Order: sequence, then structure tokens, then C-alpha cells
Amino acid sequence: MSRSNPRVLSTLERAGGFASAQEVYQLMRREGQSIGLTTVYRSLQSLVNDKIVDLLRRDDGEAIYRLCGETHHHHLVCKSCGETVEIEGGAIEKWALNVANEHGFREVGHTAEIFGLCSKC
Amino acid sequence: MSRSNPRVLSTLERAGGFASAQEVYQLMRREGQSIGLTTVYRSLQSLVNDKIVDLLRRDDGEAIYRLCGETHHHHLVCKSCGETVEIEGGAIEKWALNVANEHGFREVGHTAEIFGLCSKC
DNA sequence: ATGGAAATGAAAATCATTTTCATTTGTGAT
DNA sequence: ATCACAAATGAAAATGATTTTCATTTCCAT
Repeated sequence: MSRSNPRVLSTLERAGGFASAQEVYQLMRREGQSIGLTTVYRSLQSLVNDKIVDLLRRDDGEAIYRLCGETHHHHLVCKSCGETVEIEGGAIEKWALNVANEHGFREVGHTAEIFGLCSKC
Repeated sequence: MSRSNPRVLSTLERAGGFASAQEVYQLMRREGQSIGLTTVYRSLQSLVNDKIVDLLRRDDGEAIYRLCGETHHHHLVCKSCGETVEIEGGAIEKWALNVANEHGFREVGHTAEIFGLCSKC
């Protein structure tokens, strides 16, 4: 078993709390840090296991990792430049819970992301 | 541009309306049909473009294709057995559009899926 | 210092998906 | 039937994310 390398978490935070493994790796490399891609993957996996970060998927299936803070939120992402806005999802939480309850589902989670072109693109 | 090979759609239907590209290909091959993997992928893509099937993702990121009805909808998926319920998402559509507009985003799309344990699991 | 466990990372392996490209098939005009 | 050309096909190679392998290095506890 391997533990998470703390620099990986720190970099994910610095990246806005939202990035793919490849992006975290590139960022660390550009900053001159010495780290291997394997370690980045292992650290992110470990953070997911420890429920410190969430794992979700881009449209193309690539895994993206985001810090899960105290408040649950969603993202509005620009398809072109990648700009990301965090948004509150109170309405969605209720919707998800209601729908799940209606169908007898327990231990409910959900994903919801909005994509579009931002005003600059 | 290539059109969808009708045997691909027929196979997806026969598979319960829910399968990955690789699975559709394997199934056709086992049935003795002569078809290439490339054609399966192209056909499924084309069906997605034509909104005849939905594209969603397994936990591991693999694309799965699902026959869909006329109306835009979302899914409530059991984490354990994979049972899927189609749900209407009127509330979500409005939420996504509103949030996007507030931030000046155009050409808006969204994803929303609910996961949980169904009553049987 | 010493031995072993944990961490690391380069390189190879995996696997879904896409691209390339040469070939085949279908179709409409002559 | 024949010719010409567009669309469809699929084998093989390319791509790209992710995982595995494995030899090496780092850390501790003794």
C-alpha cells in the first residue's frame, strides 16, 4: 500500500481543486518538481480512497479529481478554455434525493456538471 | 460521413439496449456476423449524433450506449446491480440554463446522473 | 550500521478508442 | 452492361489514459 504524496494534494489544491492526473503531473513538472506519473496516479487513487478527493469523468471519459470540501458543489466548465466556476447545487441535491427516494434507492450520490462556452470564447 | 450499420442497432437492442462498443462487437462476432470493430464504433457514434442512443460512462470510464426515447432524460443507476431507471429532468434543465446564463455561458449542455443502491441490493 | 518495509519512477503492458488508408460495395448516368 | 464516383468497410497502426512490473532508493526501528 502506498500513501499519498503530500505534494500531489498540494498541487491539486493549487490547480483550483479540479484537475486530471495528467494535468497535475504536467503542472508539477513545469514547476520543476521531481515526481513520476505513477506516483501522481497512486497518490490520487489513495486520496479518493480516503475520501479526500472526488473522482468524476470528463465527457471523453478521462478521470478528473477534485477536492471535496465541506460544502458539496458542482461546476460550470467552458468547453473551449476550461475555465471553471463553482456553483451551489442546493436544488440539485433535493432533486436527486427525491427522485432516488421515489424509486426506493439508498446511499444516494449524484454527479451534475454544466458545460458551455464562456463569454470570452 | 458514415451512416449507422443497422445490424449494430439491432444488436444493441438485443443486448437489452445497454452495452459498450466492445460488447456489441463481441456479441456480433459470437453470432457469426462479419463486422469490424471500427464499424461498430462509427455506427454507435452516428446513433449518438442522431439521438437514437445515449452515451454514458461506466465507473472505469468506458463508454456505454443505451437506447433512449424521444425525451431528454437522466438516469438513476444502482451501484451494485446496474439497474437503471430513466427519470425526467425538467428541473435540472432549467437549473442548468439559469446558472449558465448568470455566468454568461452559451451553447450549454449538462450531465446529471444519480447513483445509489436499489431496493433489492 | 543493518534489515526490511514502504515509496518511487522509468519503462513496458493494457485497453478503449480513433485514425489511416487501401479495398469493396452501392448507385446513378451513359 | 459499363464506367465513375461517393459511401461504407475493416485491418492495422496510432493515440492516450491508466495500470503493472520491477529494480532502486528512502525511511525507520533495531
